[in-house]
Amino acid sequence: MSEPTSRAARRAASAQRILEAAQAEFGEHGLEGTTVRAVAQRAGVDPSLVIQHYGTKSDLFAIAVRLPGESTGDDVTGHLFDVLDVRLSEPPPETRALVRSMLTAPEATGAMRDFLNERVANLARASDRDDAELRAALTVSSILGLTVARHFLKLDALSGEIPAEQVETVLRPWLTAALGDEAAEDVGPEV
Amino acid sequence: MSEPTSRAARRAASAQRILEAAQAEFGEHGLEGTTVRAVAQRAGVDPSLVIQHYGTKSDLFAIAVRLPGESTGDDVTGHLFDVLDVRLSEPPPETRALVRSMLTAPEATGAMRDFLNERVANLARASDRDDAELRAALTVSSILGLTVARHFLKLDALSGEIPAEQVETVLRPWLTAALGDEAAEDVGPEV
DNA sequence: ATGCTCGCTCAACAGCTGTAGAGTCAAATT
DNA sequence: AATTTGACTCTACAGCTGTTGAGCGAGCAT
Repeated sequence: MSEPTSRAARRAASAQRILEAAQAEFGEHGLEGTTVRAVAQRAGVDPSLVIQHYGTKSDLFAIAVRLPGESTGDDVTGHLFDVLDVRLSEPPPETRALVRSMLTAPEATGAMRDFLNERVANLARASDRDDAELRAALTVSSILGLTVARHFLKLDALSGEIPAEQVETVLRPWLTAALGDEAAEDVGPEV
Repeated sequence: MSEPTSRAARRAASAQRILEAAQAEFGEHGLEGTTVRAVAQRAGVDPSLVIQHYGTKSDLFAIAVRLPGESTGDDVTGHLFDVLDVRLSEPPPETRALVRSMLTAPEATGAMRDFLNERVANLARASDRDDAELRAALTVSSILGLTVARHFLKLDALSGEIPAEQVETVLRPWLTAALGDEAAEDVGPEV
């Protein structure tokens, strides 16, 4: 069932398996901690094939985290940061890969900064307070911290056992408060 | 002025220079991104001397971030997380080194988790709400996110230009709110 | 059936890594 | 003054890294 015999199809399937393996490895060990050989092995493939497909390890990383990719609306862009529609579920592989490397890989740091800056700007635009930008930044950075603490550091108090609903009922009004109360209703589910 | 001629003194001075170089390098590039040779060069010393002094690269890291070190009261323990007395100044070298590696180096991840778990527990103890632990965790993770966003990602809205006081006046009441209002007065500057 | 195409593996490389051991030379001890 | 100590550097090595180029063998066109 899993053997498309067309040549092009098999090649595409290989590329896909490699990409998924890369996302998983990057998500677990970061850019520097991930080895081309490890990606290849996980994909059941020769290391050099990885290079032949994606050029360079850092090219592969850029693709794996969809680095310069414009926002489709619910890609990386849409997940971690549906700001007031905070998702507490496990982040998708690209997001994991990006967040995992954001403190050590310059390209990931830059991408994360750009992305968060944009989110802050969007969020600030919904309010007309003069400290709107600062408040938006606090909101966004809180969500970042929550994501890191829950899904990467796995703090006890935020771990899997805790139902997402409980977290949300506490979190949501608190985050809305961060924006200044009068902005609370202006911000719909689509931020 | 900077040449103590005693043998033991010179050795101690070397060790200190190496340690500081290590903290700086770890703080900039993380555990994996830092090379023993780079530390040595920064300290103006031969690479093997680094090993002779501190054993292994990962031993050096543990010492540089004061890994198992009991809390002196305002070490790593005291800085990043004076929870309601949030410091917005540049974190000290050990803290930078620890935070920088927390997503990629397992030992740093574990240390960070332990440390944050303890902080959450302490903070939760100050309240008697039944969701106290959850609220404490949200507070702590927010501060983590703020630190990362400001000092590591350098978000525009949180960058150096913004006076710390302004951030604090917005941040502090918001964080106290996270703990549930009635806990607000219970928590003094010493958490 | 034959020749070409091309997705893939094999083998190899140069560079960098952490780390060990021998050697060196000034300070301490006698 | 002669000897010992020990802080330091030099040299080296084995392992792993990303990446390349040659070769193989199965799918394709003829």
